[in-house]
Amino acid sequence: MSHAQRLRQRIEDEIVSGDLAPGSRLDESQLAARFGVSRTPIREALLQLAATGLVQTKPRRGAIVTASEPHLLLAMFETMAEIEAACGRLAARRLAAADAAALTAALDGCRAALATTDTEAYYAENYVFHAAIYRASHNAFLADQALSLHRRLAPYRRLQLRVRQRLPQSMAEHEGIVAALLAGEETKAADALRSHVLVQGDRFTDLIAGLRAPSAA
Amino acid sequence: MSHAQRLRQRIEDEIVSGDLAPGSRLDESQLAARFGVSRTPIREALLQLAATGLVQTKPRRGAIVTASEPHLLLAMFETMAEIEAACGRLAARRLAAADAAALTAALDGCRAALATTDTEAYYAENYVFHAAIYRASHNAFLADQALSLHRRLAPYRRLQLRVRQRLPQSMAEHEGIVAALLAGEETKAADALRSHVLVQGDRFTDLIAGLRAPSAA
DNA sequence: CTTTGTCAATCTGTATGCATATTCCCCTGG
DNA sequence: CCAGGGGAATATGCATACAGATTGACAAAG
Repeated sequence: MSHAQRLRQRIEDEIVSGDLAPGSRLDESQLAARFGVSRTPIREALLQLAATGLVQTKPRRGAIVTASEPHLLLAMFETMAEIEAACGRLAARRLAAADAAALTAALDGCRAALATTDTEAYYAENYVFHAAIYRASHNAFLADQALSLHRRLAPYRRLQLRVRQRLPQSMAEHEGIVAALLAGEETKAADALRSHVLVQGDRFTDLIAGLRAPSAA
Repeated sequence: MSHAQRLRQRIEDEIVSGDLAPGSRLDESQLAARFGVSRTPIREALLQLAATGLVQTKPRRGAIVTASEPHLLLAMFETMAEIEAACGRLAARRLAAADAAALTAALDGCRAALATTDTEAYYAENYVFHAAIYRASHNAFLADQALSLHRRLAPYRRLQLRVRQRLPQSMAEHEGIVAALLAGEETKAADALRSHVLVQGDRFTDLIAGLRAPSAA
């Protein structure tokens, strides 16, 4: 793999993990010095990230980590909900034995993480769970789109850690989703997934709005 | 706007319009000479196109216009169907007067184009019609995703020109979709849009498969 | 004291140069 | 006549150089 691709992954990871917060300036020379390469591969990495929406570039004014407005964030979560619902619909129709096994395993992982009350661990397992659903759709393109959007929303997921009592509810919803998938109930699975993601979106946008308003005042 | 951005649009247009066929090699030096710039902005344009999936790059082996396998093409159309269904669901719920006007106007445009039996004109109006639905979802992000995927599938839409008797059927489906949207029937609108796009996907993949098999033999 | 204009420093965008990997062709051997 | 290997040509990927734009500060005027 080329330097540019490696750098793209590393920078993307730093954004997704929250090391680079939304709104951060991404100075090309600075990044080049930090990674020990010239500006060229850095530029190429940033351009690719810009194409996926993770960073924004203004002409002659460099790149920043995309800081989405609350209303756009809500739109992104709504889109995520619809895409996940679509994955659920297709997964319920096409579920293979291997998919069922992966889903129940992921569910067990969530349950175990919930028991430890380790929030970070739960979100790691949550990622595995949702990725399993994407894969179970047996539509590689849709699964890619879902994963990509999931990653793009990741910087804001960290904020959810502050919401109380969301985890047990999330777990219960997961159980319902898996039950519908295993039963092959397309509509039920789709609806359950849609509302599962939508409620997250609502909480997030509430949080964001609440965080922004005071700082603006 | 920078050279790279202009070039990205121009190259994208040439791909979408079919001037650059799927599978075509995109030689950096050649493109640089053709557009009268150095290789750098060409590279940046190609990288951005690669990030959106319109072109594919292999390390040290340059870029080609993405030539999707039939099964991936089917997956893309299936995804398009689900995304359009989601747009329809939201549009039916949120339809404003301006949206309704835009939809009926687009419908009239399709009808007029159909009457002239000008296939290209119909597809232009078809684009306007679908874009109106995307916008009516009142979700800017989802609408962007839909438009982006629509463009990505455009190179293959041209092939549909060969399918007979698709236009009148498409028109009838459009009428049904608008009726459901105006009536605010979410599920009906979503289902109508999903099958409207899915049948296109089926036809396309049939075509592709039919075109590929003889050439491979 | 505030505001505006100018200048300097800095950073982006593009061009060019160079090293290396790949590919294609030709030559040699069987 | 065909297959395999080696070398040259070519194209990519990265580094460096340069021009133009933006930003920030500082000074001067109101």
